[in-house]
Amino acid sequence: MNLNRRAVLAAAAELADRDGYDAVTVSELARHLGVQPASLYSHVRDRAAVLEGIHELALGELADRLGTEIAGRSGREALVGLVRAYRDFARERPGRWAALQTPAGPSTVESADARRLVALTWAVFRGYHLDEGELVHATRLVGATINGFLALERVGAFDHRSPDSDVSWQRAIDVLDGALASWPGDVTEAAEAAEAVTEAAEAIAEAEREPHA
Amino acid sequence: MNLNRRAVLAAAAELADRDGYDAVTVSELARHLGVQPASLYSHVRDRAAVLEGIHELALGELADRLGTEIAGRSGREALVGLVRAYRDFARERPGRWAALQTPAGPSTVESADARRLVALTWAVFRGYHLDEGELVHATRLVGATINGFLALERVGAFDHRSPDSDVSWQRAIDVLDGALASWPGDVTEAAEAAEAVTEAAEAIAEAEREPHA
DNA sequence: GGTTTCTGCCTACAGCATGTAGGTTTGAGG
DNA sequence: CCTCAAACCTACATGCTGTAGGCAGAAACC
Repeated sequence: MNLNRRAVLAAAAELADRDGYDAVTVSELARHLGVQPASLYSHVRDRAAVLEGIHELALGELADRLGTEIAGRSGREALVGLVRAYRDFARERPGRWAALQTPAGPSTVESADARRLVALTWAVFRGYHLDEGELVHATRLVGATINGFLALERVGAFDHRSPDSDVSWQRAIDVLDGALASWPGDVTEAAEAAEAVTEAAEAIAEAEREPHA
Repeated sequence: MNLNRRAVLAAAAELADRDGYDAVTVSELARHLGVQPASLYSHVRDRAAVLEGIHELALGELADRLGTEIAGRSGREALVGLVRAYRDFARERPGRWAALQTPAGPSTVESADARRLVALTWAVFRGYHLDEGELVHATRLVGATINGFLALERVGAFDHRSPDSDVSWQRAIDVLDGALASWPGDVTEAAEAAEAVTEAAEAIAEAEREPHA
């Protein structure tokens, strides 16, 4: 059989996606791999280590997807890509996604994949030219909304009322994009408002010039 | 001892808040109540029923809090109240909150408490005079953001970067309030935009009248 | 008042999961 | 050929879930 840590964690992730996160037990995993439960303890410390391994694996895969989705994009396009990366991942890999919802251990937090994911996320928001100090709030808001939406979809909170949640996602993206473009307490907000007023003034001046037909 | 279903579920909820949701086992519960594990099975069908019972209990308590927080309030005030109700509940009763994050059984979905919670939530959003068809998207967005924020706080996603999450909450409320006040695709949006332009035009006309000093 | 029934908790046990201790096979290297 | 280490094994201690059936006290009925 010649297992190793990587193979065990890959099997665990598959199991999580197929049968649910809670179905990831040492026994079930051993059955899947065709070995005795006790044999797995030479490759992983304990069950918690298996779950943390799935978390780390998922983090890297999510970062990969995010990277390809936002490559060459900025502003709203990038935001749409970011949302899609998360949503698709959560739907296609429910077990891995569930693993990401659990608190991460210190080693996971400091992993290269975690850093990569954070860097990619921040790249999306830099495209909106927010104040540096406001960036963190913006990322938290968007992250919270995405996570919350997926969580509520998962528990079926949206199943009992039409229309289906795709439309709501669209609205959510519109709102977030709008909020990022004119962020409260941001210097660019005042500038853009001023610009809007200028444009309006020009339009009005134009209209004044040609008397109403 | 003379236990009953209600007392068992109350003890289970306390246990969940104190020792964590996963610590709610039949054995631990029995220890707490000073009886043998098997004795509890005359009051609750199985462990899953205990967890679902916590869910129902929490739903009612959350509805109570929400009711008092939004009583006599509307618009932004009501939104702030709603957010506070959820956030305080999640912090003070982490085990009950965790129970609410699990899929609800059919009986819970149709319970009076569930209906009450939905009705109270909708009351908050009616204060923003959205299109009837857009109300559902607005509630979903706000619900998602609150849930997501609390989830990310719980797993410690905000712990590794300053400033602390209170400021981010404030920003999130600002954004949501703003979004609700000028909802995309809403009839009132066009009206308000038009009004803004009119005001701007007046201000500019005023400025033109007095030559630059 | 005595007997029956019901209630509420009990003991005993089967089944399955985690994790430890220590044994057996197999192949590489001196 | 002998040693050693890797990888998997069996056996077992412990703990949890859920079922079966027993027992004692209170309530209800005759």
